[in-house]
Amino acid sequence: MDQSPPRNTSVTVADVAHKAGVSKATAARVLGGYGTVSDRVREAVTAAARALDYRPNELARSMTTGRSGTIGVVVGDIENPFFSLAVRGITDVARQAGFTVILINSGEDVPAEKAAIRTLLAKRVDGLIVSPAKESDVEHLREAIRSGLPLALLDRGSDTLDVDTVIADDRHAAEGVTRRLIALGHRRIAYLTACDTPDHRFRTAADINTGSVRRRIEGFLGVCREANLDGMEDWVHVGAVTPEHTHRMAAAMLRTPQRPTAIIASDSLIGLEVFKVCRELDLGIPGDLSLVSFHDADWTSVTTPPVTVVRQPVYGLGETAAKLLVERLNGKAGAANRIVLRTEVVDRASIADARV
Amino acid sequence: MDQSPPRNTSVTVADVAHKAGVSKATAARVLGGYGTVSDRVREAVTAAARALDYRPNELARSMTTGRSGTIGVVVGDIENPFFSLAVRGITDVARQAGFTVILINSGEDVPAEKAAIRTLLAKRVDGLIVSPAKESDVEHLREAIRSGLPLALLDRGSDTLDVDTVIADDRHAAEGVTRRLIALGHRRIAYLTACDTPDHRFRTAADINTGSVRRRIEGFLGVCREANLDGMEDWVHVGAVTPEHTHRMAAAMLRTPQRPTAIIASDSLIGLEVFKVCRELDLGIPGDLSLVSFHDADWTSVTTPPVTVVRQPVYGLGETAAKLLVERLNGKAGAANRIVLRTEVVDRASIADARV
DNA sequence: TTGAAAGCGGTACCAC
DNA sequence: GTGGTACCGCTTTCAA
Repeated sequence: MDQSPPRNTSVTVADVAHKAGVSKATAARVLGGYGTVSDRVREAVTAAARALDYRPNELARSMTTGRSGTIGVVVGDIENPFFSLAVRGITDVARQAGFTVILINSGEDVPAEKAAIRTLLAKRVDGLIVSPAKESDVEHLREAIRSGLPLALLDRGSDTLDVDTVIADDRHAAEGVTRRLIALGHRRIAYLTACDTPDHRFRTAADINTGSVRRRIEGFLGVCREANLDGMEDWVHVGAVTPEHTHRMAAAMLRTPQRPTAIIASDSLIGLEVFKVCRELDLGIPGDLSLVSFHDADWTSVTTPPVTVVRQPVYGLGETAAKLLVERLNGKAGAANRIVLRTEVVDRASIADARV
Repeated sequence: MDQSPPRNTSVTVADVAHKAGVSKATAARVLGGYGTVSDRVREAVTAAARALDYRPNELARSMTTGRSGTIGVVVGDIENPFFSLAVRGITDVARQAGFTVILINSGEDVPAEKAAIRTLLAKRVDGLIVSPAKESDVEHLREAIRSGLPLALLDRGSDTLDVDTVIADDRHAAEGVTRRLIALGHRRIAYLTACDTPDHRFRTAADINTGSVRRRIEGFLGVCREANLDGMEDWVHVGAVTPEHTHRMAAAMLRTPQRPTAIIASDSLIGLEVFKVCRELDLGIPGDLSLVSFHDADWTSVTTPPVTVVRQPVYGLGETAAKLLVERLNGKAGAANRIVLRTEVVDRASIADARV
C-alpha cells in the first residue's frame, strides 16, 4: 500500500470535490463554511479534505471576497521599545479579531513610508495603522483614505486628516515636567529629540513634524514663557537620530560652561544615552544634572539613581488604535475618533534642585 | 471640466488597456514589465495608467505567479529586545531583496506557533523564518518543508530538521561564564531561564526544548561536572516566563540561607528582574551576588554596577537567516547550512570573588 | 509586436 | 440541498 503522504502540490477545492464525489460548489460550501449542506455530504467532504490534506488558498479567497484578513502597520522603528510595545498591543487585538499583521518599518523616513503604504495597498490589506513620520506630509495617507481604506493613526495625529487617531497627552506631560523643573530652580533646561529639521537647528515648534514631539515642545516652551524664561528655543536640540548622534550632542552640550542643569529626553533611547554621557563626564545625577525621560522603559527603575520618567500608556496606544480599526473593518461608520490617553509622571530620583 | 480625481474603485489592467486603446494582454505586458512592447504602445499605456491612477493588485498577481513576495516570520515575542533586534535584521535584508515581512508572535506557545504557520501557509508566503518554541515539536515545520516552502531556523535549531539554521555558540558562551564564576570561587551558581517544563522543575537538560537554552544549560552543567560540582541540576530554575514570575522566583531563591552566590540569567529580561530583586533585598552586586546575563541589552552598561553579559550577534542572527532564505528563494539549491555565530563575554563589574 | 483566450483557486448567483 | 458557471485581476501560452 502506498503509505506516502499525499503529494500536496496544492490540493484545491476541485480535488476535494472530486474525491468526495460532489460538485465543486458543494465542496466549496463546506470548506468555506458558508451556505447549507447536508450532514452526509459535509462529512464526506471533510473526510476527503483531510485525506488530501487540503489547505485553503487565502490568496484566492481574498481575491474574490476583496478582504485579505490582514492589517498593515507602519511604524518608525520596531527596535525602539516604544514601538515594539505598541505593536504588541496592536497584534494582540488583531489576532483576537482574526486579523494578521504585516509590519513595515519606515525608519522615520517619508519616502520609505510612502513605499510601505504603496506595498500595503498593493497587497490589499483591509486596514492600516500608521505612525506618520511627518504630520505635514500625509498625501499618501490621504490617498489611502480616498481609496476607501480604513486608517488609524498611532501616537501622531494630523489636523488635516480626518481619521481615527490615538495619541497620548504629550503636551500636558511636557508641561508638567517643565513646571516641576522650573519650580526646582532650573533655568537652563534642554529638550533633546530625535526629530530633525533640514538644517538640524531648532527655531520654532512648527518646524517639528512629528506631532507627539511637537506637542511636547510646545508644552515645554509654553510653560517656560509663562515663567518668563525667554529664548528657550535655543535649548531645544533636534537630530538625536541614533545613539551615536545623541551621544555626541549630549557630550558637546554638557561640556560647555553654560551647560544645562536639566535635560528632558524625548524617548528612552535618548535618556539612556544622556545617562551614559553623564557617567563618562563624571557628572552626578541629579547633583550636577537633573534628567527626565519620556517612556517608562524597563531599565529606568534600576539605574543609580533611578530615572524620573513620563509613563505613556504605550501598549494601550496600540491596543486602542487596533480596536478602532477593527471596528471600522466590521463596518462601523461615524465621525473619526480622536482619543487622547493620559500619561503620568513616575517620580524617581533623577531630578533635584538646581544649584544656582 | 471634471477636475475630481478618478474614482479609483480598483482600476484594472482592462481599464487601462481600454483607455490606451490596446488589448488587455498588451497593457498587462507594460504594466507588469514583461514581454516586449513597442515604445509607442508603452507610452500610451503608461499615460493611461497614470491618468487612471492604476495600482497593480498584488493578490491577483501572486495568484497567477505563485509568488507573493512575502516572507513569514514567527518569533517568541517581539517585545523581547532580543527578538526585536533580530527582526530588524530580517526586515532590513528582506526589504533590500524586495520582500515584505509578515510577523507573527507565538508567545513561545506551540499551538500558537502551529496556527501561525498555518496562517502563513494559507497566505502563501514565499518562505519562512521561525524561532521554534520547542525543538521537539516541529511536525508542523516538517510539513511546511514537505510542501516545498523554504524555511530558515533562527536562534534555535533542530537536529531532526534538515534546514538552514543560524544560531549563536550558546554552549561555548555558557561554558566560558561558568568557568569564570567557578574560578572566582563560586559553588552555588543558579541558572535562571524562561523555558519551562511540565512540572516547572528541572531534572536534565533534555527536558529543555528551546535549543539555545538547552545548549547553554548543557555547557553550564558540563563545566560544573568538570569542576567536580555535583547536583548542579538543582540550581537550574525554569519557568521565569514573565517579569512577575521571575521576580517571585528570584526573591524566593535569594531569601534562603543557602542562596546562590552567583546567578546566570538566560536573557536580559530576567537579568533585569534579578537586578531589581537585589535592590529590594538590599543585596549588593557583586558583593553579595555575582550576576551574568545573556544578551547585551542597552541598559546593562548604565546600572551600578554595570552588568557583565554575553553579547550575542543578535542583529546578525536575523540578518544571516534572512540572507540564507533569500538565497533559497532565488533558487539556490544545496545542503542545509548550519551557521553558528560567535558570542563574546563583555566584562563589566557585576561579578566578583565568592565570599566563602 | 500584438491579441485572444485559458487558467490560478476560490466565491456566489441562479437554476434545478 | 446541490450543481453549473460566471467572475475576481493578472499572467501566460499560442496564433496572427
